[in-house]
This record gives sequence, structure tokens and C-alpha cells, in this order.
Amino acid sequence: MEKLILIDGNSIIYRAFFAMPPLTNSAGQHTNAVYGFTNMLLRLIQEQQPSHILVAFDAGKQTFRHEGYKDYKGGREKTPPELSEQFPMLKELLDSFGIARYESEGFEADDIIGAVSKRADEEGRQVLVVTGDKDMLQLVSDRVQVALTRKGVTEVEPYGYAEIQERYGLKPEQITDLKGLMGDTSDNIPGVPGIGEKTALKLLHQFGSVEEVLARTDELKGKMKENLVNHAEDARMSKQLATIHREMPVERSWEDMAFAGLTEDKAAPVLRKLEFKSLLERLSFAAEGGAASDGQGERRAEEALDIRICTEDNLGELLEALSAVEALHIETNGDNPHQAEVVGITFSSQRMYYFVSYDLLKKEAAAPLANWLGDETISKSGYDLHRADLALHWHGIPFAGAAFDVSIAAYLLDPTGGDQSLSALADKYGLAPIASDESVFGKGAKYKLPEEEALGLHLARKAAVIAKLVPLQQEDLEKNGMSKLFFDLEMPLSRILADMEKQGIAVNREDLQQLGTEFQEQINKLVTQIYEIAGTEFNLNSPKQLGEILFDKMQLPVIKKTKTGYSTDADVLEKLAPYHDIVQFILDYRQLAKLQSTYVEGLLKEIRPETGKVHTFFRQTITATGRLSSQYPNLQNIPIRLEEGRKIRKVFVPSEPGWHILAADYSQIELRVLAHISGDERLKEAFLHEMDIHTKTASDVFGVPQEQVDSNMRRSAKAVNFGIVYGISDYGLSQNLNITRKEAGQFIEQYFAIFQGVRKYMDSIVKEAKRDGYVTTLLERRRYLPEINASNFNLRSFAERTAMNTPIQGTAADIIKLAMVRMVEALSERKLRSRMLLQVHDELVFEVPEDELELMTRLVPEVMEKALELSVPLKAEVSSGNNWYEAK
DNA sequence: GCGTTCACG
DNA sequence: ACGTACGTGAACGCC
Repeated sequence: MEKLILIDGNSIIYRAFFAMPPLTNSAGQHTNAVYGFTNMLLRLIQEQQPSHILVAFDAGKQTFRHEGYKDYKGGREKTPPELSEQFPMLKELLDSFGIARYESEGFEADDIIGAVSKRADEEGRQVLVVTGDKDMLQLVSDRVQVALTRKGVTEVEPYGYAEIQERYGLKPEQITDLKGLMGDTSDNIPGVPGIGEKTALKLLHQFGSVEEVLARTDELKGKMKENLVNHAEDARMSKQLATIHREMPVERSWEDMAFAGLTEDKAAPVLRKLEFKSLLERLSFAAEGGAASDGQGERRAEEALDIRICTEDNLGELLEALSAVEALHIETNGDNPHQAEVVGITFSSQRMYYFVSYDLLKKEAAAPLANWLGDETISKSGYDLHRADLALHWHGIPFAGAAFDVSIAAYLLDPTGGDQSLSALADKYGLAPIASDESVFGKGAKYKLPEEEALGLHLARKAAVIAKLVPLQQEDLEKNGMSKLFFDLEMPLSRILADMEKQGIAVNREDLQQLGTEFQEQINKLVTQIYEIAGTEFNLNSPKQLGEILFDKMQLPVIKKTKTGYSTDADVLEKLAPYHDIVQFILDYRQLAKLQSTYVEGLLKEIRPETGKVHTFFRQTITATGRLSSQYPNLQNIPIRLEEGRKIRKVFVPSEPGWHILAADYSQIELRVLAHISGDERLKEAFLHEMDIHTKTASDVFGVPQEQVDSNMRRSAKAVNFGIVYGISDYGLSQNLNITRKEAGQFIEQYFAIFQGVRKYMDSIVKEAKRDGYVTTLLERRRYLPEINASNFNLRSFAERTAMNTPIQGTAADIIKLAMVRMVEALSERKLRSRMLLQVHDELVFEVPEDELELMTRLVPEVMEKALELSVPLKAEVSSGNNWYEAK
């Protein structure tokens, strides 16, 4: 008789973790949850004699991160790292047992179990679902049984029709009704207030279903009736949430799930590594490894590598091997690559690994090696070569020829994939494991280089992993249709970014200091006034102390609270301003204090004395959408909206006398992208006719001619347009416009009634995300949304808004990146001296010699507008002056 | 190290 | 019943 055991992996490992006492192996890894899981598994196998087994997991690391987030919202503990670290071990163990496991981006273990059990049921097979989650009881049928864990985890209690009837007096399909009424705090299912298990069961015994209860509330009375009437929708939705979807495409055949029993050669090494001696005995496996054991048997099976620690004497070997180098790794220290030291370089060449220390690299004897590094005709594969390039540059060693950067590939393949270190990538691709940097170097203040031998080994392992990753990632990129994005856009861009960063942008130190003096005078005045009104001195920078003054001492009304106390953010202070003069002073203080600490003092610290410039570091592998980010300093958030802050821009000047700063920005690029991808005729019309998009939107939504749109209507329309781009919600819009949620909802409804193409796009992109588990941009940049089918309302809603926003923000990011690549080509073709310095999401900043100003004023917007052809025109506006302030 | 606030697109 | 507009980085207070 064939029998399938379907295990809810997440549910069981959680329970095992909390049920078992702490347990670690000699490597210091926690193993208690894996131990509990394995015990349960072996017992099930013995008792049930299954022919097939499948363990289902929630997909991806994100799930656990967001479970932490959800728990946090629910006021519970985060997933402890002692548990997180056990997931990879469990998966390795299952593989070694020959047990199939299944996780699929965008789906939860519930979905997998629901769908697999349904199919098996239809095929007439016996199924036992093992879980700690009572919701699963809804899956019970003639052929499907559900085993719930008891107190511990190794014991389970099987439920069929009879047991559910006996325990609850319900049929399996009524389990969702039960949840609909009583809710479930751990899953964030609300249910109906005041109704717990007892009341819910009574109601269901009387009426049979949620729908029937709600239809016949006239037969009830009192508070319960009131709650049911008022929360009818909650009840319906809760039932929906508790319903397991059983329709996902199952990408496992029956044969894939076959279980043939354990074999010692596969299972024993993993059990030994975990140091599960009692289990080894129970299975009659040897507790010590066989012939393979080499005294390191208990450690992870890191690969033995053939390593040369290079010296002046043996450097010739490496020089000969250079022509066959598959990968190199350039290790740097510190976060800021402009200040980093080069720790050492390793090379992988035909299964030999060479380590070169920085000291050796700087010696005359290594000149051929330095030449090789700087030869742009030699293609190089590595990890974070952009960072390496900068570090080498400041030590006088040119680097060129970056052709395949494993960190960028990993980012494109999963921009929100969490830890993208080489150690994590080795795990992910099933390569020989390598130690984490933290374990080799320590972190923070404890960072310390190990002995050269150990250092060389660790860095050689990195080079080895890079060499192996390259073909694997190349294949994955190809599979995802991202090869062009990688080779023709991101890799060229990474080289361009390094050039921009080395170039830097000049800052007038004296002017900046002068500005600081002016700010400080104003700050001093404000502080005096505020202390006087408050009647006491306190730390104005402490929201806690400020809150005590405003709300306890002065008794101003509390508008909003944070987790830790009173909120004092600008939103709140603006609402309090009418009550007391002090509030405006505080707002002004905040503004100036921000400018002073972040932009005057912060920027001064970043000016490099040698160049008189600031050299930001653009990060290419951070954002979820494909945008860049900027650090040390962040030059993508220099003030502009308020005049006081905008003055900061005056200190950003050309680095050569007589040159100009030229800035060009895309006009409404995100709404134009939306017009293109949604195909909305009205939106397209607006851009084809060069209309003011917010006025046009107001005119359409309020049904008045454009001439009659007043400033308030335009302001509302602008907020709606922003909201649309962000993945609109009535709540968000209401916050932004300071109106009620209902009014915001009406705005949105009116908008969608006019821009129907946009509504269709929003609906279809969410559907697409639910089907595929990811969304893409025009250039096939991809973002996975594992929570798009979550049963938790907040997680799911967030993913839905992300599904709407990411293709828009991401495509805009694609476009300006394309423009940057084309711009550099255009500059070099025309042999111009102008330099591209900064990118600020929809803006490019250049420094331009006088005699190129006219040409650049035409060329830059032209290149930007032609970067990608859409069904609406792209528009770029250009301007120039003696500094960034004037280039507006 | 986390939370709050605020600067930008 | 729940609480978010999307995407970032830096400074500061506080534990």
C-alpha cells in the first residue's frame, strides 16, 4: 500500500525548537530543533512505513525575516538566530536521508501541503499530514489524515473524520468557520471579538457555517449579536484567511517524493557532523567516520586547496599562471572603500591558488602583476570589484577589466536575498562551504587579520568559490532573461561608478564653514527662546525629554504615540503649532540642527584634504528596486525643498577654474513609465501633449476644465499621482493629505474611474505577482515577493503595494542607468573633457568646461531622452551654473 | 544595536 | 483587527 507523509517543515521545526532543551555540537552550532525534528521523523518512518515523504517549507530566507517582523508587530519574540541557523542543517539532513523537500517562492508550506495532498487524494493515495497547526484539519478526507503534534514534538495524534467529530463536533470543512469566528492571534486572524472556541463551537453546532450565522443574527441577542453584526466582514475575511489554497501548481511528481529508506553512506556523515550519537546508535550506524575520516571529520568538509603563498622568489609561478586565471579575489578592509586598505589578493588558476600580500604587490618585482591588474583587455571575474577598484586606486594601483562580478550577479538574481556574502553564496549553490568573514577576521573593533597561512587559505577559498559561481550564475542569469541586463548594463555601470567616485565632487570648505556659522547663530537664538518658554533647560535632541516638556509639563494634546512614548515628529508638531509659540521654534530648531549636524559637520568630515573633494560610494547591490544608493557621504539626499537647506548646494562647485556644474533631471519619469507599462490612453495623451500632469489629473478627477483647477485641487491630484506610483492605499493617501480615509478612498475611486488602464495594470500586476512570485521591470530586473500570498493581511498588503511600485520605480532606475552608460560613450566618442559626477535617481550632475557648455546643454538631455524608447516621450530638463545650487 | 527623526527621489 | 503609503542613509539618544 502506497502512503505519503507530508510534513509541515516550518511548523515542526518551530515546535521542536521550543520543545527541546538547548543543544549544541562542538562547532558551537545549535542543533536542538534539528534533533527534535529528526527524532519525530525516524519515529514516523518506523511506525507508518511510508513509501513517499515530502517536507514542505515556507520559501526563502525572507519569510523568516518577515516572520520576525510579524511577530514583532504582534508583540512576540523574533525568530531567534539559534533557530534560523538550523534551517540549512535540517535541509542538508533531509537531503542526506533521501527525503524530498519542497519550497517555492511566493508560497507557504500550507499551500504546498494543500495542493500536494489534494492531488494525492484525487489519485486515490493515502496521505498523512504532519503539522502543529490545527488549521490543517480542514484537509481531512477519506484518504487524508492529519497528525497534530502533542505536547512535545516526537508524539503525534492522528485525526480523521471521527476524531474531528469527537473533539469538535465538526466536519473538516467547518474548521475554517471555526477560525473565522474565534480568530487566531498567532496568525493575526482577527475573528469576532468576544467569541472564543466555546462560543464559536456552539454557534457552529446551531448554524453550521459563518455565512449561516451571519444571515440569522436575528435569532441571537445581546453583546454577541452586536459583535457579529458589527464584525460580519471580519468573520468572512477571517474564514477566507484560514482557508488553505489547494490550487498551486505542484512541481513534484509522485516519483520525486519516493522514499527508499536511509543509507549509511549518505546519512551517517551528516548525523556525525551534527553529533547525534544516540541517533547514530539507534540506526546502528558507526559513530565514527569510516575511511574518509581524517581527524577533521567533525568539522565542515571544507575543500583542501593547493595554495602558493607568493614571495618575491616564487612569484614567477603566478606570473606564468596569470594567463589562465579564472577568478581573483581582492580583499579589502573597512566599510568605506575610499579609505580601505588592501589586505591581499588571491588568484584561481587551473586548480592552483595563489596568495599575494599587499606588501608583495607593492614591490618592484610584482610590477608585471600590477600591469595585469590594470589591463582592461584582460577580463576578470571577482566579487565586489567596484570596491576593490577604489581601494587599489587610492594605493596607486590601477584596476581594470571587471567582466563578471559575482556580487552583482547575486544581486540581480535576488535583490532582496539577504546575506550575499561568498560564504552564503557557496551554501546557496551547494559548493564546498567556506568560513564567514566574521569568523576569520572578527567584526567591528575586534577585526584582526589572522596569520598569513590562515589568511591565504580563506582568501584562496573565496577565489575558488568565485571561479565556481561564475558559470552557475551565468546560467541562472540566462534562464531569467537577465544576461543583457547584467553584461550590457550593470557591469559597464559598475566601472562607470568607480570612475565617478574616484573623480569626486569639489566642495568649497570655507563657504561651508561660513554657512555653519550662520546656522549656529540661529540655532543658539532658538535654543535660548525654547528654554525660556519651557522654563528649563533640557536636551532638545531627545524626543523623550521633548515629549515630557510638551505633553507632561505643558499639557499639549497628544496627537500620536510611538512604541516608546510620545511622538514628536514634524507631522505632530505642525498640528500642535496653533496651541503654543514654542512649537514653531522647535520645528525651526529641528530643521537647522539637521542641516548643521548632517550637512555642514557631516560633509566637512568627508572632504578629503588631498583633493578638496568628497568622494561618495555608490552602492549597486543594495536596493530592492534597482536604484543606486550613496554613502560616505550620501550625496543623494542633499537638501533642496526648503531654501535654508538648499543653500548647502552652493558649496558643491566645479573642480577646475572656469568650469560649470550642469544638472539634468527627468521630468515625471515614474508617471511616464506608468503610462507606458499600463498603456492607459488618458495618461499617455497627457504626456504626448506635454501637459502639466498634476493639473491634468485634477481636471479629469474633479471634472473641471484645466483653467479652473485651483492650487488645492492640483495639490490633491499630485498626492494621488504619488500614491498611484507607491501602490495606493486609502490610509496612506489620507495621511498624506490630512483628510479622512473615506475621502481618500473616494479620490482613489474617482481616479480609477478615469484612468481605467491604470486600474487594470494595478490589478494585473498583483495577479502576476501572485502567480509567479515575482515582478519585473522593462529590462527584466526581478524582485521576488514571497509574501504576496501570505495569509497575514499586513504582509500581503505590503507585498501587493510593492508589486505595483517596483516595476515603476525599477524601470525608471533601468532607464537612468542606461542613460549613464550611453552618456559615457557619448563623452568618449566626442573626446569631451566634461565629467559625469553624480546620479540622484532621476538626475545626473556633470562638471563641464566653458567651451563644452553649449554642446553639453544639448547633448545630455538628448542622450537621457533617447535612453529607452517608450510609448510616451521621455523629457529631461537641463540647467547649469557656478555650483549645484545654480544648476536648477 | 535599535528606535526616532528627517534629508532626498 | 490590523496599521502601510515606495525606495534610501545619517545623526542622535538611549539601553
